[in-house]
Amino acid sequence: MRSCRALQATAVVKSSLQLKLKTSTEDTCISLIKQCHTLKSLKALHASILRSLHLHLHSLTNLISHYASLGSISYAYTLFSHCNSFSNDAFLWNVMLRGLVDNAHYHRTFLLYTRMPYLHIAPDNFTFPFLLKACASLRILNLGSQLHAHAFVYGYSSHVFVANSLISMYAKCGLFPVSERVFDKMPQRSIVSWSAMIGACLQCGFHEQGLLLFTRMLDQGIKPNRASILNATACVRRENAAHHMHRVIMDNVLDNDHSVQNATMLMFARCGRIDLARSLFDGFTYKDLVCWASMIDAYARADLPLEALLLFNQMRLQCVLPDSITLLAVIQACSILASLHLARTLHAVIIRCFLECQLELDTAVLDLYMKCGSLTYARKVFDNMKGRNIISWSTMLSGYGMHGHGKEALHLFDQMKALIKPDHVTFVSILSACSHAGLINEGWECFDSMVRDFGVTPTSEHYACMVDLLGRAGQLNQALEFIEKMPVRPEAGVWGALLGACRIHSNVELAEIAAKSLLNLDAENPGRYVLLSNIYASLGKRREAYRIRNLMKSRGVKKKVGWTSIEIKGKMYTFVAGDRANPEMDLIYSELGKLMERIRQEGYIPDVSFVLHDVEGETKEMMLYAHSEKLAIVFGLIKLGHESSIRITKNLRVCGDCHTATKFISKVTGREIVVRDSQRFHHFMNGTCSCGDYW
DNA sequence: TGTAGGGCCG
Repeated sequence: MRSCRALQATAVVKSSLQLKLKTSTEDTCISLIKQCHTLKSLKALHASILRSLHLHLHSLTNLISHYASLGSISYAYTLFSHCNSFSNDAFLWNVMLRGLVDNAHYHRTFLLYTRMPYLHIAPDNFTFPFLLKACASLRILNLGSQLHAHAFVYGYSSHVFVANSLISMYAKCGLFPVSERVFDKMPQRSIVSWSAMIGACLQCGFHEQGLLLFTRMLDQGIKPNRASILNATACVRRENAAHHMHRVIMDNVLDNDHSVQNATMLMFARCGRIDLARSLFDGFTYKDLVCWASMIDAYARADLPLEALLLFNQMRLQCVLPDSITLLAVIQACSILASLHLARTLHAVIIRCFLECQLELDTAVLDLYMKCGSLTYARKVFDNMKGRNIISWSTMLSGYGMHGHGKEALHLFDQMKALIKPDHVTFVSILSACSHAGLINEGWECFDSMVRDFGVTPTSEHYACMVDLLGRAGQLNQALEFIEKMPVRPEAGVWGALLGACRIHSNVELAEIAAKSLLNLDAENPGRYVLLSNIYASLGKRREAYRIRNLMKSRGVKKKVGWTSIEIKGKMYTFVAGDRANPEMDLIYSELGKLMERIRQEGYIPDVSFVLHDVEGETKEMMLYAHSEKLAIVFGLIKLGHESSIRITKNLRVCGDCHTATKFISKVTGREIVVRDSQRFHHFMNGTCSCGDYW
């Protein structure tokens, strides 16, 4: 209840306001409107204004604008409806259009615009930017082009405000060349034009071009503003460029700006300098939610889930409440760890929060459960979702695919097709589901139906899935022929699929053909070198294997450190090869030795070709035994009850020898062992794996 | 009355 003193204070304010308004000019009235930071205070002022003086149109327009900016679009619209007949000035309409756009009422924005000609109100250079922004938000290219034509008819298409908005609109709708053309033809450019064009490069993935444009802008003596710096910073992908950009930011004294600080931090993280990102983060005197969320997300993207979760806890300890976007980053981190316990806790937090972006969160949680190995929970989330978009359907499909449940994926795909038109991602999901489950004919049928039934043109990624499918069937030459006949240029994934097939079928000739393209197209990817070198090694071509390892070294490509994690009673344990960090390591190694002996008796033969180090046979075997996968499995066997299945997660593709050994372990221990690797899930049971030895 | 920091699927 409000106290008596508070009521008195409000009365004093009100009476002074009345006095001010009585003697006020329109300018002071507008300035008073601008001082209102809450809807309540604005309404109070509005009431006072109504009592005190006749409102001029200019003040009214400001009032409408302010109501809209405080989120009260209904108040704004009511006011607008009462006064739009007094004037045929576009100003009032522009303000209302802006209010609608800013509050995401895009369709109402277009409706309002269509009423303008009937009232003989001509749009002006301010009208089009708002409408184009609405088109950009909805990605409606047709409408955007129509508005472009309208702007041309009214003589505003080259106006700097309008052209700037056209650049952004076309880029958001994916038509980069048109953005470029608008920019090139502008008779005059402002800093906003440059910023919008750099933003367009960013939007369409032309990062280098965006940076070149930024440099060109600086060379022309144009002082960068905040937006151009933000866009250019987001274009940076290399460490050198990052340091250079950091200097530009400091030279322009923008390093105290929150958005710029945040963008700088993300830039270093993207360039592989998560350490620099963290030290910037630690140095920020004020950390807002965006800043916390960005750093958490950066850790997750850098494959450092524990750091991400630790930071999330610190954030909560400082009483910063997470929003949906922060939680999405935390979900990503959790899905790397594949901790089902953590997933359930996080899910509970999300359910309690009643956050925005429910659809996105539900989809992320669904993805999380499936990556934690629980298709059951994932399906439950999917079934309980209030609405489903194409992403949620595709996620569920890929979930079935990852677990090798091809038939279920196809069944779901049938249901989906009746409700929603599949897109290119859906087809990647369903094709890879067919491939993972070995459903060759069904895969071909899906591939054929893409263009025929849905008008989706296959991209290189779809061809990669088909190469994988052919490879699984052992049709390697057909796969090569298929690649050669592709109407689009085969990207790394296509050759990668062929190389993977060559590993399974020990075909060194085709492997070399695949590798030739691959080591150029995907030269930065350590996995490609490792795979080729392993193929050579498995065929006894040690010299060739070393050559590839050396090539990798000379190109400065670093092999990713492999780790395997296992969750025991809600706690995550992570192992790396030859690990000695766990305090129970002596026990683990002794149990490992016994287990290896048991499976050898069952017929397991260590495949030492996976060890390249120049060491003697017995030591080699020891090195194989100490692989992180095996250490984690043994730890699970020691710690978990006899009934429970062993679930482990490897950050890279599972090693061939470990795959064989795990089959034997599942046989001798009678345990179900579930391995999640970077590609898919392997369910081991009674000596066989759900992947059918193809991955 | 124009641009603008973090986010779901393969």
